[in-house]
Amino acid sequence: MSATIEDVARAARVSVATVSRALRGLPNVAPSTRARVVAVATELEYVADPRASRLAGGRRMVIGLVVPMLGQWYYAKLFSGVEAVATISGYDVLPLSTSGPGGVERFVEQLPFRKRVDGLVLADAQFDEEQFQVVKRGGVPLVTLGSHTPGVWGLAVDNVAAARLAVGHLTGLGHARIALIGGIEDDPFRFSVPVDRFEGYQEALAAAGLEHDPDLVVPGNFSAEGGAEAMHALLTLRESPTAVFACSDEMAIGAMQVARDAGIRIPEDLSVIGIDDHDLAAYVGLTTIRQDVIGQGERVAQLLLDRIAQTEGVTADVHEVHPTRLVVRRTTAAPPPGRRRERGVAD
Amino acid sequence: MSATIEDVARAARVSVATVSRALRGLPNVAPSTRARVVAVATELEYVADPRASRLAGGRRMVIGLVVPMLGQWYYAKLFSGVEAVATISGYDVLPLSTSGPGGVERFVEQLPFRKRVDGLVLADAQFDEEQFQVVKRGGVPLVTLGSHTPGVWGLAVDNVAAARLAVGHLTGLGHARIALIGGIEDDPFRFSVPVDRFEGYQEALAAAGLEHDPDLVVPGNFSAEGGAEAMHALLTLRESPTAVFACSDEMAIGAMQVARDAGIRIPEDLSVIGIDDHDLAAYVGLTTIRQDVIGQGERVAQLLLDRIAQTEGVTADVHEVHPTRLVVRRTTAAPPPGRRRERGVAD
DNA sequence: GATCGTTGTGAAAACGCTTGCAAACGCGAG
DNA sequence: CTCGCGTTTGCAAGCGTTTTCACAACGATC
Repeated sequence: MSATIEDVARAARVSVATVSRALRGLPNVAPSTRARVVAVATELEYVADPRASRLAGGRRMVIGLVVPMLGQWYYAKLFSGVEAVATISGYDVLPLSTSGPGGVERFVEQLPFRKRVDGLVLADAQFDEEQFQVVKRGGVPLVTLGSHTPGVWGLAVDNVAAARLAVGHLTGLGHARIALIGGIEDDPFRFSVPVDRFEGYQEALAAAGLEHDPDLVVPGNFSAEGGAEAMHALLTLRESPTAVFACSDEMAIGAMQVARDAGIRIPEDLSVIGIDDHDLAAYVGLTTIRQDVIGQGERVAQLLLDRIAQTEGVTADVHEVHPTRLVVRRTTAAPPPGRRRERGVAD
Repeated sequence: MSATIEDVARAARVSVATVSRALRGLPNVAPSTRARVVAVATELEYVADPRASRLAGGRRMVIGLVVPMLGQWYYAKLFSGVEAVATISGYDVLPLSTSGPGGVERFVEQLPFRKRVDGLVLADAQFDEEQFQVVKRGGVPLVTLGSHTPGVWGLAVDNVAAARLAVGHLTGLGHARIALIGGIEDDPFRFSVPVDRFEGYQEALAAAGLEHDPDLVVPGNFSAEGGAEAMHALLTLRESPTAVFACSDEMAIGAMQVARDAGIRIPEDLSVIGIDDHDLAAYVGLTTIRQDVIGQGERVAQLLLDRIAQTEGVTADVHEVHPTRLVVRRTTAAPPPGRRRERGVAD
């Protein structure tokens, strides 16, 4: 088949050890020797077999990216960010989905990353406390994205603040009946993102002196379809909302479609705001809270690589909070005249 | 660290060879022995180290997926389809992007998949004839997606037919000035998809007895942003189009936004049709030509695995054509009264 | 009762690289 | 001319599996 290190050694009249050192830029190789080896290697189109070099070298040069589901916008972007940084350092990225057959339970039972990765990025904590401990005992460095666990490095946006920003924008416009389209109905506490955003929603409501009406909070499953269903539910309410805060742009877009089909004008009759700044958000005019997903992927990958490089120096935890920012477009406006908020309680 | 095969062998009082055979379900292992080995392995939480087993076994158990750019909707979906099938068979998927630093040239020069993969999925042929030959000489089985090369297995949708379907839908509605938003302006013949769709566009025009106006054909770069720019260009035309066929939904959505901003009503003043059936297409009411991207990913992966399994049996080429289908939603309608096509030439 | 297949098992040789260790080499100092 | 020291190089021992081959044990066959 293709050339092995021995072929190169023979052709360059040196030992395989020297070839290995020369090609990897290690010190203590005479410049002339190195030049000759490199020339021969190029000639023979030699590249080291990663299976062998990783075995011998003791590292795996793979990091795992644990996500609920590949192929969704957010995770696809994340992957590409992680991949970009990992590749530069010679690492491969192994996507590990927890939504496949067996789901999270199977993942925790099998720990499919064992003997395969040097570290793990855990995106959007999908594990409960106990499961997390099991994963942690898997023995590889962990970095979390979107949640914070003491003793584990991590990175997240401040979802409470992001939601506050979104809902604050709406209350600032004068809205009083603001719906929330959130996560999965009976999620057993795992996925902190919708929880945090719900909290920010409540805080912003309170800050504006508004009551929180449980009827206005509906699950949307973080998909356009779920957003559409959620909007349907909201439209059956006796007193429908004048504004909707969706916890993702995809849900927002799903919701908008249902509203428009029902003859509701956006933003005249109904304001809609999302979170993410999806690639298409600008092109549907969606007001949203922007977060830099690719940037998060790059950063979290770098964090993990740093963490891996630390051979047990007891250092302080790293936990970064990345910024979000309001991007006003064309789906939010003041509520219709008849339904403005009577200012008073809050002021 | 964690248990090796030798630990298991010792604990089960057999040789490592027997452990290997027992755990992989090979024949010629006494049932009692196998049971004991399995029990011990479970107890010790042993799993084989893929680096070692792949080295010794002679396979790599990795397939490469060569795409222009990870993170775009189409390729993200494709990846998830490929990954799903590959995983089942124990293969990892190595994404190889040709849009990174150096682009296609660097890819062809370095052949970064050497010694790393057992086979390659080439999505949307990004190579010219010469480059393709270089890649082919890389020595691994190839399967193409979206293009067809004699002697190479492949899979594609009939892009000519898909475009004909789209444009035929528009001519059927009575449109005569139909614009095409296509690929990259000066793409050196590599990416056949826009070429084929352009051909289908022309065919459908001809079939309706319509002239082809070169001014109506603009590049859109397969992004929403490109679609927006394209629409801008179209709006400067003396006689603007009554319909737009965009070669991807993302471009269609970008174009629609620009049109609406210009006060053009869709579909009353302008019809828009895309291709893909993007996750969000339904929710922006976009009429489109649907293709099953995940399904294509699954199928092309299977094709590659089959191809890899064939140890040189000279078999016929496999080249599948996957179907597309028109999905009419709310962005296409008859052209405005004043601008209907004078029927005559075609009938 | 000797012969021949079967099965089940272990020893050891790959697989292609990295790395610790020691030997060889060169060169200026004494 | 010899010694000492730093640099360059090769040898060989891994890394953790798979796989080939030989061999023992055991019935079944003539």
